[in-house]
Amino acid sequence: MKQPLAILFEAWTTEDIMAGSAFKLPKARASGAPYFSRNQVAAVLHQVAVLLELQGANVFRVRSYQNGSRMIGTITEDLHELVVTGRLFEMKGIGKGLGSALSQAILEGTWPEDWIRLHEDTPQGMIEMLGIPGLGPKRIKLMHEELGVDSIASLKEAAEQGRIAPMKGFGKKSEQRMLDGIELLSRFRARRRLDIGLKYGTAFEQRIKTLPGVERVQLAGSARRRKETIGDLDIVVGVKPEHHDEVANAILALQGIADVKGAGDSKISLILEASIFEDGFSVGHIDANVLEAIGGEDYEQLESAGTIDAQVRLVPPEMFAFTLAYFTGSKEHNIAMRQRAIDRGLRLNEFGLIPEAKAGELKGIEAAQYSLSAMTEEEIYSHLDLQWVPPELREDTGEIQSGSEQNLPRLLELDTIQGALHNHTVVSDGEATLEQMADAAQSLGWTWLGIADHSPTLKVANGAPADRLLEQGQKIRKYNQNWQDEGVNFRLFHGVESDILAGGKLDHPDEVLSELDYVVASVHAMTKWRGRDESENTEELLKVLEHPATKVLGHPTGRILQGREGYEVDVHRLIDAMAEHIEEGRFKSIELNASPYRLDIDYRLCKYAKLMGVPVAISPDAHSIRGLADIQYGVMTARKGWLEQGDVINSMSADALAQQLALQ
DNA sequence: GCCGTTTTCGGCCCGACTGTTTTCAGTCG
Repeated sequence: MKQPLAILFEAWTTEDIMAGSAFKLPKARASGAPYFSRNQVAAVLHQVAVLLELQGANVFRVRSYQNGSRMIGTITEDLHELVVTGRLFEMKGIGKGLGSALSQAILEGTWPEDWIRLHEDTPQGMIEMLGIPGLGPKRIKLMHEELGVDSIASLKEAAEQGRIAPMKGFGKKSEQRMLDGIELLSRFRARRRLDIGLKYGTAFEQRIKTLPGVERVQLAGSARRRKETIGDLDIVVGVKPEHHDEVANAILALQGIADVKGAGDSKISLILEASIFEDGFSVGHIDANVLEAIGGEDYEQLESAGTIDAQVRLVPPEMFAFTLAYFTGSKEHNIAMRQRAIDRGLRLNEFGLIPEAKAGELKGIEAAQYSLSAMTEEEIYSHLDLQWVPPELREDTGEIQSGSEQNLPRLLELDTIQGALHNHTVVSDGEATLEQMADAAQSLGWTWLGIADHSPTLKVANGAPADRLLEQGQKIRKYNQNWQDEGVNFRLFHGVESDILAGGKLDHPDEVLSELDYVVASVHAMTKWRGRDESENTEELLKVLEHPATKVLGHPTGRILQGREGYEVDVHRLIDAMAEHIEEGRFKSIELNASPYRLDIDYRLCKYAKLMGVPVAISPDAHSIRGLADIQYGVMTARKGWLEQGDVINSMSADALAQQLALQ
């Protein structure tokens, strides 16, 4: 039997890969083997899976490519080395076909002929059509063949002319649904950011909680798993059968429901709108840089006019834990859990955990009368010989293995946070003064705070010239002295968020940098960086890491969620390089930008940083007092990335951090 | 396309819902 290699972080899903990016095969690195990075290989496998689906390929063949993509994205070892040693073929999910294709790509820089043809032959518009709700690969393929439909625009035209309905297997209703779907796609973004999703989710949860007859209620789904974006909200409600109808009706009458899409016996489908919030809807201050990427001045208006879908499941209290676990997902975690149940002669579904022998021919809810009992998720996991898995980790990236060894991490907790390094004041583009930021940090219970205002090159963010920066430093030293004299357990660190200039240079001369505690080096000239390929960008960042003053690599990929993709960069290589610097006695850390608009680095990369021993710096990147609270989204994402207290700089004491920052 | 110590062929998680059907395929989570 093949030994699965330890799984580190989740591969990209279709929705991640499809978020605005074109399907193309990356061109080989000029520098020689390995010709492609792990991310590139994982992305290509996923693209091929989607393209195969659109070609009507065998669904299990498609799944093999998807699994392959996940595997490549989740290995701990260097992909190049796996290829060279031939150990790639020992990976579960990689056989002769995928193994030799990938070896060729890595060693020779060429993709298989049929993958190239797939990319050439599939119109980009067919991939975009997958985003239309209710439309999948089979019917897209059929419409392409029969009607020549190859884009959303041509689909719209065909539907309006009534050419869809007469086709076999289609009808008037599906034609109309496609038109509605296209309309929906153009009006709303399909997913909402985590902060927005949680806002709606908790508001809705609170409203349901107060209804008479409701015994238990909990937000499930991707919001509970703290994914960076949320498709729709899943809410599980425990209610005795005799109160079912009364509760269902009360939910339908709640404030904030824009529309009811369907209401069956066990499931209610709703669309929520911003009127669900007692105090109205506001997004607060947004960094100018970010605002531009997400729609500019109109953004708040658009966001507050947006809606979010919600599915409510009403179940008897004794099924609540099973339904909660089931609808928390992820799909991949559930599949693995069900397989584990099958191995033990059990059937796991949203109704229960049922011994196969007793269930026999009975299906679904009928069989649930024979279920093992579990009032909590802990009991369900325990029935399957597993430690309870925190929802954030349920992505099938090794949590079941760890849970079976009673070896899950003790995830980072918000109340262990002592401070954060990357924050702004009025010296550049922040709204608050140094004093106000320090006060706010202390009232959060923090014992230190880092101030890193923008550097001069970043004109749009009012980047501070050297004299203004050094003046800030004098103030900081004075305050630190005062706190020390008064016995107050708080101190400020003085840094700068330096732009990264051509050739991987920092934006201040060394004599200025030597006056500071640290540099957060960040990319801002996005046009230039996005215009270059992965290896050029990576080389430049490797250079900036070599400067002894660089202590934190700021928002490492530059992505803005729902706004723009980041520039291409091989973050694994950056983390590897940081690990080497650390080994040689220097201090380097990689930022997890906690702004819910960024969440950069991605949780999938946190686990890799942890493995390589590179500390993660969770940064609210606060531009106001209120912005400091964004640390919570950073902690959520860090937890999702398997991080523990010892893996982040934010739980260090000021003294311990000062010691690290002083390393040259 | 991948997998296997009951298998190298015949499987590959499970159920709900929808719209098209007259017993089922496609899509979704």
